[in-house]
Amino acid sequence: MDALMRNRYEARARVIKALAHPTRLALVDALVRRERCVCDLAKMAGADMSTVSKHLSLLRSAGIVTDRKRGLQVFYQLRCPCITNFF
Amino acid sequence: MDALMRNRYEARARVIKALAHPTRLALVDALVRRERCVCDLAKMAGADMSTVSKHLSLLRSAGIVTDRKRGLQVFYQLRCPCITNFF
DNA sequence: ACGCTATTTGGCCGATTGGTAAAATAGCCA
DNA sequence: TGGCTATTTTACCAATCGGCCAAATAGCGT
Repeated sequence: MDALMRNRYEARARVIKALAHPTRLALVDALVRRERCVCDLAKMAGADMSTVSKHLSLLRSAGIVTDRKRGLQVFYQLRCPCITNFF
Repeated sequence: MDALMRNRYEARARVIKALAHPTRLALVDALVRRERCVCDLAKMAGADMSTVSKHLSLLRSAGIVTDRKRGLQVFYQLRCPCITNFF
């Protein structure tokens, strides 16, 4: 396995790893139809808001979601809804 | 999110997590065409055989590969080659 | 039995992860 | 400005992960 292939596998693994958590899968599912704010997602996932916030920023740094602030709230959105074809 | 959904997300996450490593992605790729023994996979992946063996047993317990012993060697095989549609 | 090869297992260790609580940050409104 | 809400960040901790080495296990041939 050469360096090029290793880089490709590492890049893929980064994205897959970002999805490899039940809460994050639930978040992605919740975002399929429309964008949602953190506090709604936290209620939906039944988890602490700071925990959900961390999961979301992890999904963002993996390029899976984007966020946009409106007033007090931050809305997250799937960058590419085709992510669901993944399953 | 009810208990049923949580179980579904956890089950999915277990499989995804098993794939969330560059070496394991390389192993799955190497198994697409045909079964291979551990020592070939180790050479191919450029990793220690004991490390590769652990990765393979992790893939096995996630239900992604099966193994069958023939003589001194253990051959691993994709349980469902459709796993590649995943990417 | 012995020696050799292939594989798995166990121990160790440094790095990462996931969760919680508290503090910090930011925006709105009075 | 101060108070309230939404969100992120920080610190801390327990648990898991990944890699390496050595030891254990298993099968084959002599």
